[in-house]
Amino acid sequence: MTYNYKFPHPAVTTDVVIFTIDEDSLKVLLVRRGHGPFEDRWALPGGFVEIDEDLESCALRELAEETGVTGVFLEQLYTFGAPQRDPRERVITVAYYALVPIDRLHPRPASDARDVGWFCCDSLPALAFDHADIVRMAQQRLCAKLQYSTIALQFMPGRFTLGELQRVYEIILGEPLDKRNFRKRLRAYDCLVDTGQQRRNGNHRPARLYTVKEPGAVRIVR
Amino acid sequence: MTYNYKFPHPAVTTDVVIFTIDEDSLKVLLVRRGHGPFEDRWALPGGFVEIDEDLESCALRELAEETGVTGVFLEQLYTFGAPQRDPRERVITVAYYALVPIDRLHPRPASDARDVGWFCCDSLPALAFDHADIVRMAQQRLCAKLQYSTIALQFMPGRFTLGELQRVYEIILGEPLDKRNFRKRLRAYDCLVDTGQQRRNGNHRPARLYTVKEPGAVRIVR
DNA sequence: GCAAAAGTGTTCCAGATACACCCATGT
DNA sequence: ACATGGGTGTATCTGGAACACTTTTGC
Repeated sequence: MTYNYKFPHPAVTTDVVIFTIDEDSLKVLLVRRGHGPFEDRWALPGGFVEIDEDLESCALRELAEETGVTGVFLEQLYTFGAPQRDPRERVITVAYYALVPIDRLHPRPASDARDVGWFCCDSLPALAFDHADIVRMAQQRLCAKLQYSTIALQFMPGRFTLGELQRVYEIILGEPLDKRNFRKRLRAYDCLVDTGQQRRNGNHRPARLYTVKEPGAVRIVR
Repeated sequence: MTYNYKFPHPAVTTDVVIFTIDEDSLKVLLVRRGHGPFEDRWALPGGFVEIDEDLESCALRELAEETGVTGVFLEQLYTFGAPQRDPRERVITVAYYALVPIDRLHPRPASDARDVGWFCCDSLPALAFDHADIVRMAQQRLCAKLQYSTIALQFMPGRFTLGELQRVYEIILGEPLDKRNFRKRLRAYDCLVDTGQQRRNGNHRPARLYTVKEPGAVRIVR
């Protein structure tokens, strides 16, 4: 069975840059290619868009397949379509990026038989296709959005301390922030709720635990 | 002759939202569909991506075909791929938007036999497919970029007055701006050159003529 | 001389930055 | 008692917003 067209059609895929914060680093999920071009190279999770499938649904499917998570932040990044980016046939990829909360990344990557792993953004292995470009653009976008939106909250677990949140900002921006200014700014955003609970976590004063007021929402600020 | 694939492939097009400023309005170029679905409806210029053609090249080709202009600002906007957006077959469109300088829009639209026209963004006719969504997003993007980049200069002819430039900002933003603050802001951007020339244009003092320092460049500011 | 757009600076306010000390806990 | 991160407020700076009058021209 084949599908026939009067004019040549490109293949269309979605690839997803799945970010999380782990071990004090911004990491992306990569899968090792088991065959085809770039065999054994690391690549972004992705796959062909089904003929009746929405682009975002396709990206969500990739995300769920690789991480098991649903309901997380996912946004279209850019469409990459250089004619020779895939040596087999013309493949246009609609790239997305997703943010997986710190406490929701455990299940899959290890359990799966395939070679899957989280890599620090600043020390990636050689990637297949133009995936290095895609990751670079996604990281730029994330960095930019951090400055004028509440996107960073998408990384946070159910309850967290302000210190932890500040660390997330610092990891993504790659520079230290002033504690008092940081807290003042987040107070102004009015996006957190003090749970009243505390967490004792070492040889020091316990920290207040906060939750996100509207967990799904990414608000534009500034 | 047909092209055969083991799996169904979507068709891929680019559509271009071509903006210009004319008659004190922000306008977009539309073409009337001569056949197929949405016959006689107005639609964005666009067409299928050739199998060896870069996405941006395809958009540039559409742009040149409809307006005759080359070398103008063109940027990818978003990719629209809802499964039923085209009733014939699955069509994914990579939307671009382009900015055509005021003094370069004359040649084609009238000379062409086809039904082509410039329409005010705020009084568009019913559009084919999901093109109304595309135009809306393009207009939002333009409006946003106006605030933090020098994108507006892409609309300007070779030489222009600060009053004319301010009008462009006001038309796109849909609100009046303060003259002194506007000039101070542009001075700070340091993107204009005073030609030393003037233009007499009515019963009032002549205006200085400026040119853009780096005509191709769109700088991020603020 | 009058209408019409060009041109020009200062004051004020808000939001961002810089900065240092005490607090609660575990060892 | 000391080491560790948690928690708090003020002074300053900077960029944006508000605002009015003089200039040059054509009629």
